Amino acid sequence: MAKEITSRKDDYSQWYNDIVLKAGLADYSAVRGCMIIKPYGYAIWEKMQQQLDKMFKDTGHVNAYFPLFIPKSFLSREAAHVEGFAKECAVVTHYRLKNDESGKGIIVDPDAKLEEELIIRPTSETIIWSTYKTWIQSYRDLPLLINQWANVVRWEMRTRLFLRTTEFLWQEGHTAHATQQEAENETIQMLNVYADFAENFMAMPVIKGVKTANERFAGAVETYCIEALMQDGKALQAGTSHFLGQNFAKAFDVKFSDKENKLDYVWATSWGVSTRLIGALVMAHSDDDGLILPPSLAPIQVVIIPIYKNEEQKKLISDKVATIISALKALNISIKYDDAEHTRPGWKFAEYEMKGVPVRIAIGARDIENNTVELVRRDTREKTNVSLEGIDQYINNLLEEIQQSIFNKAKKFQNENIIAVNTFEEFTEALDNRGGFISAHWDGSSETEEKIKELTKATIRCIPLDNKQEAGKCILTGNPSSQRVLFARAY
RNA sequence: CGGGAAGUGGCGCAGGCCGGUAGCGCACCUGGUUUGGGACCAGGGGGUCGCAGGUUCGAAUCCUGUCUUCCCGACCA
Repeated sequence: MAKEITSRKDDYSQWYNDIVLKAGLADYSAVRGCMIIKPYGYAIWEKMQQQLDKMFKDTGHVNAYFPLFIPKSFLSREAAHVEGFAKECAVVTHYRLKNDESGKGIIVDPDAKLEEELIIRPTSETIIWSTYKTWIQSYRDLPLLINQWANVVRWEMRTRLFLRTTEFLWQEGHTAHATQQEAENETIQMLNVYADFAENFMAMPVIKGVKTANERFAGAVETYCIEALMQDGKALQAGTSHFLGQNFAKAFDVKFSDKENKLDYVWATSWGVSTRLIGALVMAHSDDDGLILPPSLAPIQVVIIPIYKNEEQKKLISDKVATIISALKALNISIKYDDAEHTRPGWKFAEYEMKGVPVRIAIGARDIENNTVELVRRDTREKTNVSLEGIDQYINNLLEEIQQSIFNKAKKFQNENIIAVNTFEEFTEALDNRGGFISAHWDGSSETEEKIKELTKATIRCIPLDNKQEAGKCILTGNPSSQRVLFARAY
């Protein structure tokens, strides 16, 4: 009816947009490439934030906040960094408006030009490192382990809801360490935190790996990432953790005295995930009827829908529901009892399916008689009649089972879509016919990587961390290679 | 920035070629019957047709310009 969703198979982009819009996650905004995150979408982000923040704190990090504006000169301090971000920065040049003298509305006051333009942060390395310079003098000030929750702006040419918006919300961790080893450990630790979050909370399997030089973060020595596979066979970079070496310390002159009173530059890392994860969640699990949310991130885990013919029945049902709700709340399960009068049961069923609520309970006069409820799980649509006796524990177990089951399904999909090929023909055929991750030999040169990208639009997503060493020949050049890397077309 | 499509009540669209009182579905309001998979009947309210010019007695429709959005590419988390 009014809310048909385009089929996944017909037009994946349209299908994705439909779900994002119809599940009430976001809306287009009046500003180019920007997005309005609606309450339901934001509730998912809050669940993500809450969990990630806990994981960051458990690994010794604290939160702080740095300014949105970056003096233009800061950006030019680290050469590779400018190179990477210069072409997508929004710039503030004036600080005042005034009424146009000819009465044509409001204009930028030409007299209010800034001495030095301000960049709206595309990421905060520069402003943070200019601050760290004043905070760090001694090894006693290290390690400095700070995270910030913020918005950033990148003026991308093409945008997509959640996956690439002009402004987006994210967290960025910026740490400073006394030794290279410690900074490298931090980089890997945070990569593992992200992978843990993706797999155990988003129920989305990921591949941990390291980026090639081409795909590396601007200013990093090494970029680690988690890569996920979407249902259309394209890859999505879901999070990154960078070992920055001493690049930023040198650019911003951040030195410390060690125990022997020797001066050295500090070692740095940065790592981040963004609201893109919400897009990943949609593309990893949804079906043609809407979202499928893993219970750990679902703002509503259980929805209860009453079915009644009159006020008397409604009262009986509501009383019964009250006992279910208090039992579930005791187990920290989030519940919504939707007894709204203006929509009918069938409408509500469809609505909560679209919103991806993991478990739905329907309760009517029939159930009151039998002391049961009708229970439907969103992921498999399986419908069962469950006794009210011990229902709290039953649902608690079911939520865990759904979480696991969604992950298993995605994992199975990922496994089925990682294939090894040995020739360029097999490579292009696999790309065109099925997509997915393609494991292939590559000679290690940037030129070859570029050439393959040009020919096929596939990029090297990563060199998996647990990669086994194996002699082979590059699929393009035939040059010797010591290991396979993962290629894919990506978002 | 190149290629494609589209801007008409809150949402989705038709009308446009061939100019002549702005229409449909959903949503909304009122009353009633309904309620275990997106209810039904009756009545009702709401639109200067993206914007600006032009042609014409008359423009949603034709012409010119312009803005915006979506999709595909280059760029990217």
